[in-house]
Parts: sequence; structure tokens; C-alpha cells
Amino acid sequence: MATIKDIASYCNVAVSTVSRVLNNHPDVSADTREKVLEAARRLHYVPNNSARDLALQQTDSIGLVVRGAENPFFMPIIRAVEKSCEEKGYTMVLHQISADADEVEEGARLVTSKRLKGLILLGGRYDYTHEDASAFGAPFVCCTYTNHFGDLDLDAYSSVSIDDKAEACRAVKMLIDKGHTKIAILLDAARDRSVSERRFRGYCEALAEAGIPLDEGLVCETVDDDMESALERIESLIVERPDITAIFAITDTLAIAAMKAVDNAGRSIPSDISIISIGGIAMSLCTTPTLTTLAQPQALIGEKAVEILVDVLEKAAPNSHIRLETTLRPGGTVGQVHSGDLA
Amino acid sequence: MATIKDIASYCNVAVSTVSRVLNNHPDVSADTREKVLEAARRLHYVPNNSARDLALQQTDSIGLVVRGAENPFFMPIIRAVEKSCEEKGYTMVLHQISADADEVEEGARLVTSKRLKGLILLGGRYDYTHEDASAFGAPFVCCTYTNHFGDLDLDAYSSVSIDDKAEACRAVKMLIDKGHTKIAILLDAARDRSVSERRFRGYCEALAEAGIPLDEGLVCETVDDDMESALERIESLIVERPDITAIFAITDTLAIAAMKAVDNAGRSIPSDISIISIGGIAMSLCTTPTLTTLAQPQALIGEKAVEILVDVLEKAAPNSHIRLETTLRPGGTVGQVHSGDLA
DNA sequence: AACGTTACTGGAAACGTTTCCAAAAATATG
DNA sequence: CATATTTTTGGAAACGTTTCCAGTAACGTT
Repeated sequence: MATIKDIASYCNVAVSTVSRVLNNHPDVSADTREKVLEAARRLHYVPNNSARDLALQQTDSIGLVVRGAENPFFMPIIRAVEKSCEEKGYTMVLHQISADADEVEEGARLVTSKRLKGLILLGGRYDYTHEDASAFGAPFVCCTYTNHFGDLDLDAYSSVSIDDKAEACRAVKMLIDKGHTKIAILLDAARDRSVSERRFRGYCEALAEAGIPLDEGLVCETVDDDMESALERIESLIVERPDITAIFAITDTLAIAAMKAVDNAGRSIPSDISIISIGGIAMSLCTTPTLTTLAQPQALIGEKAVEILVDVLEKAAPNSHIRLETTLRPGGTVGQVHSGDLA
Repeated sequence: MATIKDIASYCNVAVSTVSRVLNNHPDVSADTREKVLEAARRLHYVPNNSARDLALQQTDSIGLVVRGAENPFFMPIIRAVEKSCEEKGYTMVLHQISADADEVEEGARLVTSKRLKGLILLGGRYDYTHEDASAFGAPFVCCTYTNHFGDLDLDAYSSVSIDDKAEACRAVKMLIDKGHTKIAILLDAARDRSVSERRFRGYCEALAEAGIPLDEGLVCETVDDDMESALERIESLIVERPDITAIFAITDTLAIAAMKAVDNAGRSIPSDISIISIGGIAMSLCTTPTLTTLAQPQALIGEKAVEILVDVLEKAAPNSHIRLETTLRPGGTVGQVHSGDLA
């Protein structure tokens, strides 16, 4: 493995000169530059990142902390993050955390132990503070809607996300427009300060606008990272509340579990029960009937997250918050409310 | 950020002593050890990996190269790999490659540029050579069945996998036992030298044993990383060959696409067409009917892969090949062949 | 021709570890 | 108690970069 020193002695120049060439520093003559590059090629020089990082007191690693990565929804995002990192010369370090882990604590540990330059958070909260930001000790981007909250420290970090509340509201309204009033909502994990909570708010808003009172019995919380338990939980909801005519699932995964649960209960979709969700995973194209979902631009989320982070890192750009939109992917799971239920 | 030097001056000992304590070297007295550890705690010492790696001329990174990571099947494996790496003090570096990329080339590039200590391959070929192994420049474990081929260099690398051929044979036999003879097979990507090919061989073997001739018209190759095109491809198969009564899909994802295709064609499962696959993804519990599949021990694959690799790395253990078994997850997609089709 | 610029280059220190070797201290042996 | 042995410690070099500072060379300007 050739080193800079090897190149230097090979070319009869100083180590510092070689380093300058390799880093495209301006103060070096054209012919020595050529000579050095030629030698580097000839000797198959590969830079030693450890040494570089040590000298520069840095790393080229960006951490991707994801909660609930078994959710297929995240995979395209992870892929996009990795690809974008690669393109910009960074290394993505993936770290999955369990549902009940504290992402700030884990993230902070990661940043110091792996000397990460920045962090991207998937599936975390929406309300980080300056305190959290300084706990991390590195800039971070969270992929959860964070804007428009008066009490948040929006300049402490960046975010890339859809407007969870608005999109949820949109989804539920589509059900209401079809005449549904008994609309259940499927939430994952703790509702508190998460995507779950924002979408729940959207659900509430849509109901409120339509003058439908919130029925706590229609609110169903499950644990997302376990399909079986989710299924169980939804099944009992459907049995307990036979008056349900529609379900809004906050993720495709939950929607798919719900479809199964509905089927298990001997009801059919969409004639008995309509289902809509937010997500856009590939698998939802293959349910029967095809799942009606508000599809998020998954790859774009990943790309934008890296873009923002790198700007903050390299250009000292201010933190920013990007809002993306979903696109309705019409399927066959939403129908007019059954006439018998209207009575 | 406290360094070893800080600890040394704080304790009035030499830098080398501190290093020894931190690395659990034996030659250090109990009380200095205690004193140093106390100081380390007090000063919030975090080791600098770059420096460590530089001195040791190594990295603690293990590369996970995965082809087709959009397949939800891989996610639990990825997670297990990350977890195991963490536990053993390594960092997993995930790298996704496209369907047509050469994993040896990509892997080799990765090993030098990121100075990886070892490699784990997901979704690659089954027939690596000594040449490939030395191209990598680091030990590697592939998660594809590799054993029992006379012409392979089995001591050049390790593997962890189910016996693809045997398991495929088992699956197809289950269909044959139900009276099916017109059994289609769904393969992803290029059949050549991949999991796909091994499972195809199992399919052939089962047919041969039952005296059923291979019908090339029942062999359907798709591209796995695109649900839509897979769906399309399978739909036309079903239309072209209305005599099909059963489908063996080599992955759950393909099976789910097939279920949709069958439904689109107005046929029903399992009364018209039976489906079985190899996989075990969580989502397959939520299809209607529930997918009958031979479930792989996903987490175990990841754990074992890391275990083997670390043994090779740390204890210079010889390369080894681990075979795991699937467990039948009975669903509702396999039924007796329809009497009308028996004629 | 002397000088001041500018363009380029080399030397050396620094980054935070590990590890070899030698020295010092502690302990055992006669 | 002197010596031999073992245990524990310190000093210094090394890992491969980057970068600051000083120095040389080339060049134009008066």
C-alpha cells in the first residue's frame, strides 16, 4: 500500500508538496503536479483515511439513526441517504435503535464514539430543543415534521418531511367525503411527540371540520415493529366496534395489517370497511384490493436530508426545514359508505 | 475532548501506562489501573478511533454489501449484522449495489477506500474463487449457499445460508404432493450463479423425481427490485398459460406480486392456483390468504455471518460454511389441485 | 544591479494512539 | 545482604496525513 512518502521519494519532492497536489491546493507548479499525479497512479496510491481524519480532526461519517427500520417504508430512504453520502464523499453509518430508545442519548453516544460529523434522524420526535442539539454535538436533520410550533428551537436543527398533520387531515377528509363518519385511526407506538401524534392531530382536525366528535374508542395504538401484535390489536378493535366503516392507518404497514384483520373478521374491503394510509411502500401495490395511500417521495426525503446536512457542514449554511408533498396513489380500498350504515 | 495525554498528566503517569490500562494489558499494577480508570471516567475520555486505527494500521469496519436491499427480506438480516457488529466492537458499513453491479469489483473498491477489515455479501453469487477472494483483499462471508460444488474454492471464504436447492425442492414437492403438475416458477433477475439458479435447480429436481418434465414455458424471470414490472410479467404468464395450477416463488416478494397477479386475472387462491415461496418476511403474515412460505431464520443469518467473520479476523479461524434450515410457515395459499384440472 | 514581489517548495510539528525497549522498582532466591 | 528475577513503569518512535512557517527560486520593476 503506497503512501504519500513513497510518492514523495519516488518523485524527489517533499511530502508536503505531494499532499498539496493530492488536495488540489493552488500553490504548486503544473509540472510537479503532473509528475506527482503520475506517480500516484503508478504506485496505486490509496489515501489512508485514518491518518487523514486524525490530522484533520474529523471524520467523513454521517450517522443515520433510525427507529423502526423493519418498516419497509424506511428502506428507500436509507438507500437514498447512502447514495447521496457516497456522491458527496461521506460515509453513511447506519444505526438502528429500538422503539423505546432515546434517540438523543443514542445519537450523542454515536457522535462521540464514532466521531460523526452530522446526524440524520428517522422515526424520531418532532420537537428537539437547543439542548438536544448541543447534546448531539453535531448538526442534525430530522425527517419528521417540525415546523409551525411556536415553542420549538427551529434554528437548532434542520428537518425534511411531509406535513404530517395536513396530509393526515387530507386522507381522513377523503373518507369523510365518501360519507364515512365512524373512522378509526391506527397509530403506532407512543402517540407522544412523534409522527404518530402529528397525524393524530390531522385526524382530529378533519373530524372537527366535519363536525364529527372524536370517539376515543376508535383510536387504536399498536406497536409497529411487530406485525403479529399489530394484527391482533386491530382484530379486537374491529370486533369491539362493528360500527366502524373506515380506517385511517398512519402507515402502509399498519394498513396492510388492517386489511388482514378486516378479512379475518369476515368483512370485506371496501364494501364494508374502507382503508386509507400514508406511506407509499412498493408492497402496497400488491395488496388486494390495491391500497389507497398518500405516497411520500421516499428517495427525495433521503436526498434532501443529506443535501441540507452537507450544506450546514461545509458551507455553514443555516438550518432549514423542507416540506415535501405526498401524491395520492389511488387504489381500491376506499369506497362510498355502505347505505345500511348511513341510517 | 479528553485524550490519553490528559489522563496521563492528570494521574502523573506515562502515556504508555494509560494506554495499557485502557487496553486491558496485564502488566500494570492494580492501583495505577484503578487510578487511571477513575481519571478516564472523570475526564469523560472517549477514545479517538482515527488515531487508534492509524497506530494499529487497521479499521474496525466491516462492510455489508447488499444487492437488492429494497427487498424487505434483507432488513432483519441487516439489523442483525449491525447489532452483532456493535456487540463485538465493529462498525458496520452498509453498501447497497444495483442489480447489475459486480459485487467483487464494488467490494474490492470499498475495502481499500474504506479500509474495511472484512466483508459480508448479501444477494450475491454462490461461486466465488480464490481469485475473487484475493481481489477483495479481506476475508468475506457470503450469505448464499455455496457448498457441495466440486469446482469451488471453499476455503477461500465463508458462507452462511440455507440450502437453496434442497429447500426449493422441498417447497415444490409440497405442491406436487397436493396433486399439482403444472407448476410455474418465479425467479428474480438473472438466473445465473445466484440464489435464483440454486432454487431453480431444486425446482427441477423435484419435478424430475416426480417424473414431471420441465416445461420452459412455466419458468418466469422477473426483476426483483421493481414490483410493478414483476407484477406485469407474472400477469402475462398467467394469461399465456391458463393451465397453471401452482406457483413456486423463490421469494416472498415475488409471491405477493403473484397473488396480486392471480387476483387481477380473476382467478382465486388457492382454489384455482396455489402459491408457495421461500422467505419469511413479516408482511407475508398479512396477505389474504396468508402466504405459505418456508421461513428463513433471518436474524440468525446475520448473527452467524458476523460471528464467522470475526473468528476469521481475530482468531485466524479457517473459513467455514454454515447451513441453516427453514421452517414451514403454513398459510392458506396451498391447496389440493382442483379436480377439473386433473383430467 | 539591486530590490520587492510572487510562485513554489521543503522542513517540521502536530493529530492521538500503540508498542518496543530500556529503566526502575519490587520481589524472590541463595 | 547481594544478586537474580519478575513486575511495573517511562521514553520515544511510529502510523500517514495536513499545515504552518520559512526559505529558495524566478520574475518583474525601478
